[in-house]
Amino acid sequence: MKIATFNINGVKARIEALTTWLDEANPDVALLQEIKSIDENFPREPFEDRGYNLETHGQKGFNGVAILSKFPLEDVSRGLPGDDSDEQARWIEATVVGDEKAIRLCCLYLPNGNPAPGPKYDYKLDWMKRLQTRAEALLAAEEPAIMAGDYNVIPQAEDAKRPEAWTEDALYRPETRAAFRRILNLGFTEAFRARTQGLGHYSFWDYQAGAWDRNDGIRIDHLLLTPQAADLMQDCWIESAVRGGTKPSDHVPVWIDIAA
DNA sequence: ATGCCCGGTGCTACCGGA
Repeated sequence: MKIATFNINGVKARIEALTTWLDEANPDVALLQEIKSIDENFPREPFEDRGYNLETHGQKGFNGVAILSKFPLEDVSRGLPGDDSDEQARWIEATVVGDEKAIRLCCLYLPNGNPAPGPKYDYKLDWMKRLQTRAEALLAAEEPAIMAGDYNVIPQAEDAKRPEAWTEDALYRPETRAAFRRILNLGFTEAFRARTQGLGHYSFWDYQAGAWDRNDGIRIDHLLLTPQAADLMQDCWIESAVRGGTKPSDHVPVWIDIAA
């Protein structure tokens, strides 16, 4: 089963690029972030026509997450637990039933947090605490589970072309990276770095200042696997060529192939 | 060079993104 996470930066603006990608790459499951649409206005037809089941969790104007799946989706849950007052649509999870295994899939859009310090950064760190609580519950279940999406976290210096430019940024501040490591260290496998080391591997390039042309990127889209999911992993890769397409998102898909 | 571009809102300029 091939699963991709992809921050699409607006579903309505990305219909053409997204459907072209689906037709060429043919993911079994796509975890989408930043749909920027309420559920009622989500353009379902292009996806349902291609055989995808579709579950959305959107809001007006910003944020929003969705799951596309050619396999059945069960037990869908919307919103990250831990704060009933949180109105931001950044979390949806469901169980995908494969031919051999069922996997719990969590699609997340972690807050940006800039400017830092400040209330937006406090919200980011609070959200990461709630994420850790959900992560602990997933581990306790001892089942295959994947938490994937736009983490808005640059884990290490090698995950940025110019790490020195990010030292004060909410994506790279020490507290951000420590919170990410605390979750990882519970026992998750970060899928991409389990297979590929070294410099120059990014998942986001700013629209400004020719960042793509200079490969001035950062790696902020991640898949975290429970041990039971890590045992099923066959491969993980970043589809960076999508960034050079027509009217692209500023992020690209990150893929996992899993025996399920 | 946190300005450079982009999407959404809703109407033309601003917010949020990263």
